[in-house]
Order: sequence, then structure tokens, then C-alpha cells
Amino acid sequence: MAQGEELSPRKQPRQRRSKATVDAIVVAAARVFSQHGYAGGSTNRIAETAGVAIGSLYEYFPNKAAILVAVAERQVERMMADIDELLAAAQSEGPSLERWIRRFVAAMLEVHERDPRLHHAVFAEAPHPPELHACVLQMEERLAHRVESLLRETRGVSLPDPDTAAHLVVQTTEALTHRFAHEGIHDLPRERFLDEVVALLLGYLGAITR
Amino acid sequence: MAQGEELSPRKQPRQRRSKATVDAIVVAAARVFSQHGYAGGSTNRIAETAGVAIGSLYEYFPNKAAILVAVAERQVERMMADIDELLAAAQSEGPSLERWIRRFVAAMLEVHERDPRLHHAVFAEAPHPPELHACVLQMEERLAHRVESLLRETRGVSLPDPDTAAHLVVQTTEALTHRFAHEGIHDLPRERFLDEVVALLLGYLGAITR
Amino acid sequence: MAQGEELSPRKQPRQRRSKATVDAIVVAAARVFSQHGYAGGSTNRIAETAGVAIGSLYEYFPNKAAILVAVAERQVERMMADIDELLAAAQSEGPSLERWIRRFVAAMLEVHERDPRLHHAVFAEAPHPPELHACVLQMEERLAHRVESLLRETRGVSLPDPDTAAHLVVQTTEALTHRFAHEGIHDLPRERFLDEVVALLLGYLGAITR
Amino acid sequence: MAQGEELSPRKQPRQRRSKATVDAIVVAAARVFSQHGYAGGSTNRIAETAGVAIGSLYEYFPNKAAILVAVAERQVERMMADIDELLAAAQSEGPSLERWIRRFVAAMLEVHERDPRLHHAVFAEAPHPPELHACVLQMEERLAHRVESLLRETRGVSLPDPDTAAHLVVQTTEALTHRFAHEGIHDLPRERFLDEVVALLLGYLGAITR
DNA sequence: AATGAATGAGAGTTCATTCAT
DNA sequence: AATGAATGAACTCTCATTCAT
Repeated sequence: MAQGEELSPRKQPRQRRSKATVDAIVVAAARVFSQHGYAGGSTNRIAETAGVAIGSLYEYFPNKAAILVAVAERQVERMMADIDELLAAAQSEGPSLERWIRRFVAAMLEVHERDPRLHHAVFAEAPHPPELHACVLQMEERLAHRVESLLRETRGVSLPDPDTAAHLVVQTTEALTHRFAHEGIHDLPRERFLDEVVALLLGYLGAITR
Repeated sequence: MAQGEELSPRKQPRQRRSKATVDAIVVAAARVFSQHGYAGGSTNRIAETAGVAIGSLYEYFPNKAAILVAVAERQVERMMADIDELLAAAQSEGPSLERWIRRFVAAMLEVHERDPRLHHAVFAEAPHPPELHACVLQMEERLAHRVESLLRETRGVSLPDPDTAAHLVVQTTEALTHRFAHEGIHDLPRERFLDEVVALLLGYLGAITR
Repeated sequence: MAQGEELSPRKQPRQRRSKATVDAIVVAAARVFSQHGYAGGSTNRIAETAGVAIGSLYEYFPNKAAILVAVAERQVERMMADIDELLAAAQSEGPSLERWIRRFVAAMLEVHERDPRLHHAVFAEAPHPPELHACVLQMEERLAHRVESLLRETRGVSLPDPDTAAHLVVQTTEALTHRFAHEGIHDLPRERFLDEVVALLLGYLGAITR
Repeated sequence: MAQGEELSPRKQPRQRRSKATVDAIVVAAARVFSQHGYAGGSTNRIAETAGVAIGSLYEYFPNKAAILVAVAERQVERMMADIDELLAAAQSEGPSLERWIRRFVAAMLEVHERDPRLHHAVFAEAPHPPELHACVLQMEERLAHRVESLLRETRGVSLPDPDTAAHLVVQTTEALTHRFAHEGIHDLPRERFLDEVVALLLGYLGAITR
């Protein structure tokens, strides 16, 4: 809970070998946090899983929180890449708000289905130092930007406050897909869930269209 | 993190004094978790805050997780009571879906505004033993029930799957109000936020109405 | 090297049992520091030597430095007690500066001979947090006071600045006896050493007497 | 604390570059020990300060203690050179015991004022392996020699045991000037301090003169 | 001759839990 | 019924040292 800790990585790995070490640590940390949670994932276990001495871990990361940040950043990067890819595919299918929204929700769901436990450990369980908080907010911002620009492009949709609408869309989708991926909603089948969320979002956007 | 732990309180406090002690512990735990988080809230600190010896604490609770469960249950009970009260007030104003939904969202927001840090510590940060998980699900169920019965009563609204709709309404409201209470959404004023969530839910319910 | 650490004992031992524990820890720490130095004396080893669990040690001392301070204080207390006792004996022999000075030097030497290694570990090797520094200065002050009051009482000795003279006497005696106790001076016999230091101090006091 | 460690530099640096590297390391170590103490001055930090890879450091020194010894030797060499220089200047002023003693004390004080923290780290805080101990004793011996030969030359001073007297003079001067340089004695001004120490030593030498 | 990535024993410290009183 | 001293496994992190490159 100390405040002024340094969370940025300790040294840039110059050689190829050390680059691999850092990667191994971050990957291992993701696995360990996913399995044991953040509190239960000890740095020794991370090092062991990475096949690396505990000293090496601390060569590159000043403390456990810094590892968390690195994992979160990697996580965010992967999520954004996946989302962007899925959205790009949607783009080519022509402009339909519904199709697009469905794609978006499906992408978010897929991303969450990849490793909901890790997502929980990193974004819900762990303490959020400013670096991590910024990282989370930034992801939301980036997602909201994509949604907003799409809403602007879509004919027939003209919102009084697209920024706010985009944020609500993102947050709602985030929360619902996370929950669904994590433990489902009753016995609702995946497809029905998607339908429902799409309906919810379309209803919202329709309702607030001038 | 052990599995087969006992989480139910150790002995029924029959005497009045014992009851008071248990209460003091649970209240203290809520305060401590709120201030320091679950991981950072040590049982010794809880006992101290409760003005009770650590040994006495373990007379009534077999372990830390059991305290967490008790706190969560109390939290849920209070939330439900608050919600019910607020909804009862709404009932008397006559049947209007919009008015009712607005009441519901406002109630959820108020509940979250009471102590977002505690809510986070208990429902997001802490590990969720089955008892706690059940407790959380049960609350959602109870909320969904209220929403569902209302939807059924409302004329002009006829849903193909009211159960699912109710759950989505509850989860969405939960997620959005929690987030808003915890750190806001940009600079969106509280009233505007409420309007927006109401629009979202109404849009959804209108859209899926046959 | 952290600055604002708390060094005062964590809790006053109320029960007899815990009083004994604290004592055992301090005694053990003295032994361990004497044998291994401050840096080489680990808290685990201290606990083990004290026949106490490491956790118990940290019940009463917030960190290693606090143990050091406790050891130093005990050390100072014992030194002062010994010195005072020896000086009291001298008092009864009648007033002779030489006899008195010899007593003083002998007392200091004896005190240092008790455990020179511990003295070194505590007062030379270990880092000196303000608490410890104050403790050391205070001892010097107390010694200087005794010397000064004696000098004032002695007829035929009239110093322009008794305070400074007393401090120099104390510091010189301290340094020389410590060194002698620690490793001797060539093959100088103990008696000859005492003669020499007494001559030195008497020479000084005679020289600066108006 | 291991016993049979090798402390002599690992290889004689024949080439000029190597010589420069060794020097850089020793200089850096002095800086680091002065700033952080011996325990707090890590070999990695020394290497970094010296602008040298940690591996290179261990090419020239078998372990940290060997670096300490090298620093101490350099320190001693510089101290002796300074003292000799200052004493040589005194020589030309003609033979006066008081003048000479004053010069000596002033020289010791200056030497200690140069870097009291380094002096403390090397000669008080750090563990003293035999090599270092010898180095320290040798310096004292050399200083005592100078003092002794001077005492022999001075007419009017005829001591029964000049060797012992010289050692006491050196040790006393060492201890008092070190202490004064390190933290002063009350508010005693530098000049008054010098007067006092000179009086002390002259008193001693006068008193024991046959 | 030089590098710096890697090592791992061991340091100080915490805290959920037990049990003698 | 209540106490609080005692426990010790487990934690995060350091740093002197090695060795493949």
C-alpha cells in the first residue's frame, strides 16, 4: 500500500536473452495470477513458473506491482488488437449499425472468454496503482473512441452526446460480457445472450437518437 | 485459499452480550475492509477496531473468510432493505415504467454511494468462497425478482423472456452505478447519468417488447 | 536506511510472561551482535537464540533497529550503573584527584573489558538512528557531569572551562580504554596502561589549571 | 565473515588501461562507502559509479572485502602523505615541541575533516579482516614512529618509554580529532578545540618527562 | 579484457491462527 | 466467555558473486 513506489521496469533488456527473460516473466505472471489470483500469486512462484531465478525477476521489475502493471499492459494490448481485428473484419461487410454492434459485443465476449480469471485478478482483485488505473482508463477511452467514430458515421443515428453514449456502450458491454464469460447468466445460451445485449444497445441508441 | 473450510459462524450467540460482540466484529470488519481493502485488513486490526481480543474474534468466526461472508451478508441485507424501501415509495406514486425505472436506478446508485470502497473490497477484491458467491447471486436474484414482477405488472410491456430481461437490467444497473459511484464517468453530472441509464433501460425494454 | 521508521517498542508487555520474552530477546540480541556483529546478526538468529518465535520478536519490536536501540540502552544503563558503583567506592576513600582519576579510568576499562565486541557492534558498526545517537550522547553527558562535579570539588584544581575539560577527559578515557580492551597496545601490561592514562589525564588537568 | 578468503587484488594490472580501471573502482568505492556506508554500498553500485561492468570489477577484486582493503590502503596512504607534508612544513619552522604538537594535531584534524563518513565506514563500520587490521595498525605504527623520533629529538623531553608515549599520543589525537570532525564537541570552536588537545598532549608529555 | 544477465541463499517482516491462562 | 502472548509458514526483496558470451 506504499505510495511513491516505482513501477516502471528497472532496465530495458538490451540483449536478446534478457528480452526473452522479461517475456517469460510476464507470461508466467499472467498464468500465476490467473490460477491463484493476485494476492495468492507469489513472486517466487512467478519466477519458478518462468523458469527463472527470483533475482532475475527483480532485475527487471522493482516489485510485484510493476509485474502487475506489465501484465495489465500486455493484456490491454492484446485485447485492443483483438478488438481492432474483429472490427476491421466487420468494416468490410458494409455499414449496418446492428451488424457492427453485434460484432463489437461478440469481440468483447471473445476477449473475455480467453481468460476471465486473469481479467478478474488484474482488473478487479489487485490494487490499482495510478499507472494501472491510467492503463485501464485508457483502454476504455480507446474503445469508446472507436464506438463513437462509428456512431458518427452511421446514417440515421444522430446523438446529442455521442461521447457519453459511447462510454455507456463500452462500459455496459464490458460489464455484461465479463460477467457472462465468468459464470454465465442462468442457462442463457451464448447466442441468446448476444442477441439480448445487442438489443439492449440498439434500443439505447435508438431511444436517444434525435 | 484452502477448500473445505468452514465459513459459518462458530456458535450461535444466544446471549445478548455475544450477539453484541459478533455485531461489533462485523461492523469493525466493514470499516477495516473499507479503509484498507480485504487483503490489507488484518484480523488483528479488526479485533482491535471492534474493541475485542483477537481470541474472542476466533471464538465466533473460524477464519477471516467467515468474517468476510458475514460482512457481505450484512451488506446485502442493508442494500436490499434500502432498495425495497425506495421502491415501496415509488409504488405509491402510481404505475409508470419510467418513473419506476428511475427510482430503481437512483436507489442502486445511492446504495453504491454509501460505501463504494467496502463494496469493492468485499465483492471485487476478496476471494469468493462458495458461501459468498451464493450470497451475491442471491441478491441479484432477489433484485431480478422485483424487477421482473414489476415488468409483468406494467401494462403495455410484454416481454418474451422477462426473467432474462430482468437479470440484464439488474446487472447493467449494478455495473453502471457502481462504476459511477466509484469514480464517475468523465464529468457527467449525476442527474445526466441517471437520465442516460434510464434511457438505456427503457430503450431496451421498449425494443424487446412484443 | 529509511528515515522515519518507528524505533520505540511496539507494546508494553503487561503480563509477566511477556516481560520475560522481551528480556530474553534483548539479552539474545546482545549475544548475537557480540558474536556476529550488527549486520551479521539476523533477527531470525536473535529469535532462535532467545528461544522465541520470530513472530514474537516482532510483537515487541517493530524492526531490527529498534532491537539495537534496546540493546544499546541496556548497555548504557549497565555501564552507568557500574561506573557509578565504582565511583561511589572511590568517594569513601577521601578526596584525592589522582586516586579518583585512577578509579574512573579503571572503571571505564572494566566496563569495556566486559564485552568489547558488543560495544563495537552497537556503537561503531551499526547505523545510528537519532534515538541511538541521543542515547550515546546522553551517556557521555552523564559521565562528563560526574567528572565535572568532581573536578569542581577537588581543591587545588581550578579550571577555566570545566565542562569542556570534562568532556575531553571522558572522550579520551573512552577511546583509550576501548582500544586497550579490544586489542591491547603492543604488550603494554594492564597496570602500566592505567598508569599511563592517569598520567595523561592528570597532566592535562594540571596543565590547564589556573 | 568467511575465514580463508583471498583479499589481495586478483591480478597485477600491468597495462595502463587496467591500472586505470582498478583506480576507478577504488575511487568509486570510496565515494560509495562514504555516501552509503559499507553495508549499504553494494558492489553493483560501485561498479556502476566506476563506469565499469560488475564482471570487470570481479576481474580485479576477488570480493567486496578486497575492495574495502584497497580503499583503506589508499586512505591510509593519503593520510600519511598529508600528515608528512604538514609535518615537513613544521620542521622548517624550528624546533618547538608545542609548535610541532599543534601542527600534528591540526594535520590529523584536517585529514579527518576531509571525509569523516568514509573514515567511519572503512575503519569503524566495516568488518576488519586481518589485512585491513594490519593496515590500520601499520598506519598507527608509522605515525607513532614519527612522533617518537620527534620526541627523542626535542631537547628537554626525556621519556622513560617513548614508544608507549608516542602510541598514546597518536591514539588520543586520532580519537579526539575524529570525533570532533564527525560531530563536534558541544559548540567548541575549532581553535579552542585545538588548544585543548595541544594542552592535553603537552601536559602528558610534561608530566612524564623525567 | 570486458560484459552484464543470471543466480539463489538469505535477509527483514507480516499475519492468520492457536492455546495456555 | 474472554484474553492476548505466542506461533511459524510464507511473503517480498537484496546483493555478493558467477559465467556464458
